[in-house]
Amino acid sequence: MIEFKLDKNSIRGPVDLRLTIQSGQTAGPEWEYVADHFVDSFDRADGAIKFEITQVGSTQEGSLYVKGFGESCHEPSQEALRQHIINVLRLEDDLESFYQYLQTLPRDPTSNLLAQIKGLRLMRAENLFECLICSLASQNNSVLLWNRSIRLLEKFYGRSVRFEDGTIGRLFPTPESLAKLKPRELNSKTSVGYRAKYFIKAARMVRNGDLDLEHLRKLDFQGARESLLEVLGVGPKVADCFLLYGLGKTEAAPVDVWIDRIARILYFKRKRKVTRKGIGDFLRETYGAYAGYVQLYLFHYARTRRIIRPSKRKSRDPRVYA
DNA sequence: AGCCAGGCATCAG
DNA sequence: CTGATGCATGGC
Repeated sequence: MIEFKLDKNSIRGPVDLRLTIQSGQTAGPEWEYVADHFVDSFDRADGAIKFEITQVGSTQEGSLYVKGFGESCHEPSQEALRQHIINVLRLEDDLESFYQYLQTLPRDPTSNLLAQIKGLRLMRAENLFECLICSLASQNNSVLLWNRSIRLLEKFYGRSVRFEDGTIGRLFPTPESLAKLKPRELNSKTSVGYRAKYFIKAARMVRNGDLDLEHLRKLDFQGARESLLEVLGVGPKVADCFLLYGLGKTEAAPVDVWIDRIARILYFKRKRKVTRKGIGDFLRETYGAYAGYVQLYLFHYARTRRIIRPSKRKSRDPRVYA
């Protein structure tokens, strides 16, 4: 077992670990919360690592306390774990300059609302295949349900790992292991519904080399996006999720039902002739490399407000109850 | 009971 | 090109 602390020297700006982990980002499933800390694990060429992470201190002056456990009785590399945490929580993103940027916007309807949310950070996947599957799983689904499905996916098809502390964990399945499945059995285990065939097809493309996720890093935003849109089940929103949470392209702004609703209210008041594509383009053109952060903050803002609720409701038959 | 969820493929016009 | 519809599942 190893332990260390990440302090001001490695965290640029505020951090709210709980807010970040529980914000429903599709980089991966939500980290498990046990006792007073979050738990996650990841795989490496030299073995899997499990870590427990706790926030110490306030959002403004927070640091992160980390414990790491290697596979069986091997101690993990502290440097590898440190880099993993910095990478997935994007601790090098300077959030203060994001908040300052918001204040410089001339009469932007969102800047004051969003700057009140502190310490919420974008996350970034290290396992691109996992991020793609999670993004596919999230479409027309709730955060609760797609997270549950991904945990079941790990339980039935992921490699089982025994860690130093004696606990057993499950890693995210490989493309090979999902490529073998048939939609029926995958759905019977994980309740992913009609998305089962999307998972399997994507897994086969990755296994066969028809879809090289690492290669997409080398392409520009539009190039990578166009390649992604050729995958069955990947539309504009799923592609943008992968570009943002997988490839870390922060100009991506996935437009889901929440962003659609909140953007109509805040930016396009009374203009009914706005499409989701229009909203995504607007966010990217307006906020540039900050579009991803604005989107994440808008998503959180909309979701945590009872006032922001579905507007278009199918008309129901009037009914008389005896 | 029905609407909804970090949408998309498909098809009609 | 735009708009409508079916889709699996389960929470609320």
